[in-house]
Amino acid sequence: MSSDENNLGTCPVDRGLMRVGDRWSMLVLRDIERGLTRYEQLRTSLGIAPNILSRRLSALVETGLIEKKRYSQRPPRDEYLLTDAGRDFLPILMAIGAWGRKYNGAGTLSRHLDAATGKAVRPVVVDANTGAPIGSRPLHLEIPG
Amino acid sequence: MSSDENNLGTCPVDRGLMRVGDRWSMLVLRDIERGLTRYEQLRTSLGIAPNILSRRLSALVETGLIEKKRYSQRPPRDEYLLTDAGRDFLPILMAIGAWGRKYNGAGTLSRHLDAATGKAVRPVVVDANTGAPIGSRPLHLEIPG
DNA sequence: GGCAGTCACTATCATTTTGCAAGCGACTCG
DNA sequence: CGAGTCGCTTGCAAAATGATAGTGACTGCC
Repeated sequence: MSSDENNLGTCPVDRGLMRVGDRWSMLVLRDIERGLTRYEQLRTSLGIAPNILSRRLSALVETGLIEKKRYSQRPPRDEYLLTDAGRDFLPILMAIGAWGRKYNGAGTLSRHLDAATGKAVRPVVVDANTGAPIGSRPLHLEIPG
Repeated sequence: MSSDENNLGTCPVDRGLMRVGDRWSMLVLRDIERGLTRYEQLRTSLGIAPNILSRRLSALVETGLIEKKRYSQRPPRDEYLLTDAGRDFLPILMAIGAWGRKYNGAGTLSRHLDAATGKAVRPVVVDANTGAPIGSRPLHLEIPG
């Protein structure tokens, strides 16, 4: 693990990846956002083994990205919903999607359209201070002493 | 795997994660951006086992995110540099970092400062069309038929 | 020239994680 | 009652990961 108390422990990227740093977790979040909130829906959509899905879901619940909510008593049925933390992660998935489209996007892919304008969303990471895309201005890394 | 020919194959997120969908790959990219471009630097910084690092590096080279470049003949020394694809992924790491800081950011963490203004960068994912943060406007998912 | 030391790995093996397949309990519907 | 669905769990095989040791190419220093 890199979660020692060295300089890596001070890296926010590391902190983020501690909670969602695997493929399945991210794909689960993506699918929940799509409206696939139930176990069986997720399993068939992802093509994931049931034990793995169970484990991922409990891990995501435990780390507070999703929550399990009973929406029917009889029959007992639960659905998995995004928490604030989970919802906040979605833009990152969009950014990953934009990157995947650019560099691994052969064929037709699904995309998000702005509901108002109907235009395809083009996710870009910018600095909220300047509005400039990350990478367009020189940065400096500050490491706490 | 979820890379079947169903609707998931059309998902750009999936496409992106196929190439960098694991913790170590992302941390390697982060470290290379920090200037840790040599094998030994990466190994000690990450605290990763050498065989694992080798495999990750070759995988990243193979998928075109980094390239191995000889910078000294005698002694023979290589460094790993980001390709365009790799550099394009960095903003996503910044966004993950911002998320990690927000939801798992106890203690003091490293951060990026804008070299010109000196202010801490605040990465946000926006729609390049509208400039609005993703999540602030209703979207609609379009899946190719 | 010989020897310690660094760098960039590879090889071997234990441990952990992932994945497949089968099964199970609760319930509904006919 | 019997078949079917949903949401899992259990067992076991396969694959990935990780710890440790070792190796080859070279440098730099007596």
